[in-house]
Amino acid sequence: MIDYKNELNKGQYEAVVRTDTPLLVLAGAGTGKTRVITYRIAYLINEIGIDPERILAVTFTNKAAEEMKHRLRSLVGTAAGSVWMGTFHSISLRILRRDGQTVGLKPGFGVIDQDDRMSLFREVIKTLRIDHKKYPPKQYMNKISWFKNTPQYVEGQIPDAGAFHRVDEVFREYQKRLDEQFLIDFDDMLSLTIRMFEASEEVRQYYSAMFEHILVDEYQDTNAIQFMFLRLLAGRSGRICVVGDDDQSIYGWRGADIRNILEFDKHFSDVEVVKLTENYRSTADIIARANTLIKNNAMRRGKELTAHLETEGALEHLSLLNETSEADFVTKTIARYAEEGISYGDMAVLYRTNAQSRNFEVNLNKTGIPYKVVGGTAFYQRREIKDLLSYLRFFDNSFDSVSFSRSLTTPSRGIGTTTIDKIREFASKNAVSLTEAVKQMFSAFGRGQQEAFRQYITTLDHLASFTKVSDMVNAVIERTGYKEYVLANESEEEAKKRIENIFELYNAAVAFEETSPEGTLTDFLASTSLSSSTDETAGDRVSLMTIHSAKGLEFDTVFLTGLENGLFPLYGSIDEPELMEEERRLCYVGITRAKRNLYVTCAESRIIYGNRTVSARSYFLEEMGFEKAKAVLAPSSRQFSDRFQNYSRRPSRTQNKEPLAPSKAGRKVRHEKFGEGVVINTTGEGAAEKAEVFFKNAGGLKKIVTAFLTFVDE
DNA sequence: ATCAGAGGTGTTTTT
DNA sequence: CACCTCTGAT
Repeated sequence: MIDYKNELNKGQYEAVVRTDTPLLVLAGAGTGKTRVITYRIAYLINEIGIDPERILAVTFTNKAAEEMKHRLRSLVGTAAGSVWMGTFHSISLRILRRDGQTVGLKPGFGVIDQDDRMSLFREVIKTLRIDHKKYPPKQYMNKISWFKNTPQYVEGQIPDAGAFHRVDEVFREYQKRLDEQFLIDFDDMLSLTIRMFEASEEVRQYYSAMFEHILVDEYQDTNAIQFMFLRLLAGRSGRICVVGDDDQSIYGWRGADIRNILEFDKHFSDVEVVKLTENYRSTADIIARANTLIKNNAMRRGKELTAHLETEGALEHLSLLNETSEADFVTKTIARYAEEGISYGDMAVLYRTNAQSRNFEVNLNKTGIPYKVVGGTAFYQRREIKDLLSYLRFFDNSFDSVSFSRSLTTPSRGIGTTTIDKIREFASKNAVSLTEAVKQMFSAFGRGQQEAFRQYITTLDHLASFTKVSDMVNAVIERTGYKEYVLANESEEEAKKRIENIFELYNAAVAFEETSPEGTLTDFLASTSLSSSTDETAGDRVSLMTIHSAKGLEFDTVFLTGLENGLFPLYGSIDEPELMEEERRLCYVGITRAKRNLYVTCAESRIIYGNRTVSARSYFLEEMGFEKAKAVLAPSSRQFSDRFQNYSRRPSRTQNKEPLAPSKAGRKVRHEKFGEGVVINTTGEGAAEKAEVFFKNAGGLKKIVTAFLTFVDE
């Protein structure tokens, strides 16, 4: 039995039991948002008697869904498993799998992942003979992705020809190719679902009636069509409860519309609003900084956090000489806390851009502190994984030409792009599957290629004899000789890593079978396209991540780094009030991740795109009430200052050519392995500088990074 | 068909 | 700087 009154504070209780009208819960950071959602679901099931299958709970990430399920299980037991819980995308996908035929989807349609989608755009740009230098494929991808998230697109419009160079043609061609291959992309999941709801009142009614209660987490980061989705299901006065914090809206760049939360009461009728402002996570002084910072924003509903924990631990701001000393400081402090008994998993280093992770990695590596970079290349994006999955993808969908060509060419078997293009063309012209095309063209291939195709097709046919996904994965690993291929082509170290990942893929398939016993290969593949790197769990390691990735997380000790104008706030935001507010919210999110210790650092200079760049302290430091900090490792930058540029706007390329290093040609050098030699010439500069050296006793001419050479005095 | 090297380019954040 | 694509040589 759950004692709702005692286990929740007044506001939380109110948010849990108001189940009869649209409800907006404005939940500040650390005010027990997840608690409210899980208790509310428990309340709906246990006290109101709602069937768990009739509850829809939307989360921001897959990981958040998992965690919520986990917590819900401890409240309501196995019923937790029946609740519809997931991201907008995963829920839409589930709906489309069931009813997608109504909008013309083929039952076994596949999902194209980010990378393959990019390659598809590249191909399209090429066939349309658009100059990819002037008009990069990536821009088309972004624009079209953006467009697919607008209500206009959902209503059936296509991009306006005038909007961007030939964007309408690119859109048509891209969409045509997706359709031909029976694939949908990320954005289609939502837009097709909404189209389906709008096209078929019967289908809409079905789901609308099915979901008696809808809960949405992180509502401040929903976009226009996610709102449409909710409105179609909930109606104007439906049973919907959204939880969010306008001060933590940080995805405006992705189309999230902060008005969704600011104007919630306009969109729904008889809205109740509950504000949660009691913070149970952070100490009082951390909360104080967060409050003074966010006050500088104009676009907000307005609320102030009240701290429940007394001040203890550290709250410091440090100004470091450069990125290396910043990393040094962070590493040493982590080591100190570790000695004091704080576990690594309780510490996090946060930064604005992924590129900043490198310095921390280097330093932590040196010290042997275990860490985990959250948000690097996702597991399913790794080359070896994509290579192996491409066999399964093509096996699963014999129209998927991207996977066809990938699987056919790795490991290489004497069939290249020319041949593949011919097959594709044939398949497209005659509207047959690629396998069918190969069969019909078979006699036209040379003997070697025929043999290669025979082997390839046997491998695929072999897959048909399995029912379990893990067996298929295993068969691909064994039959393609992929491990041998890796061993032959990569360094020992690299090969080891890749092979480990390959085993991990098998494990993932086994895990998939456990969690979804009914799951098909199609489902498994779709789950791989949906999963992101932030979904992977950390273990007892220090977390390195962007502030965006840190959303929703908390740590005992947090390092908020790189507080410099141009970096955070990022250049380009500084002159745009709205963007500046989003940067400030991002900073607010960063601060409020910390429970006990918070270190806010900046560096006086750092290397950006290869140039050492001086930057001014972030505006946010003053806004947080950090006076100019004593410089740690006093700067001695004056002597270099003429080489520095100010980093408040994007560095330009032309101004910053460093003078070429004086020629080292002709000088005698020594290399640890190759012994003495003479420099012939050098290329590159700085750390990338290479020298062509003639070693008389070790095989003659070699190219060596100069860092590995020492001059020999004559 | 494959590879190494050169050259050009982009960089915020991600479901 | 690091990545990617194109190129030309093998």
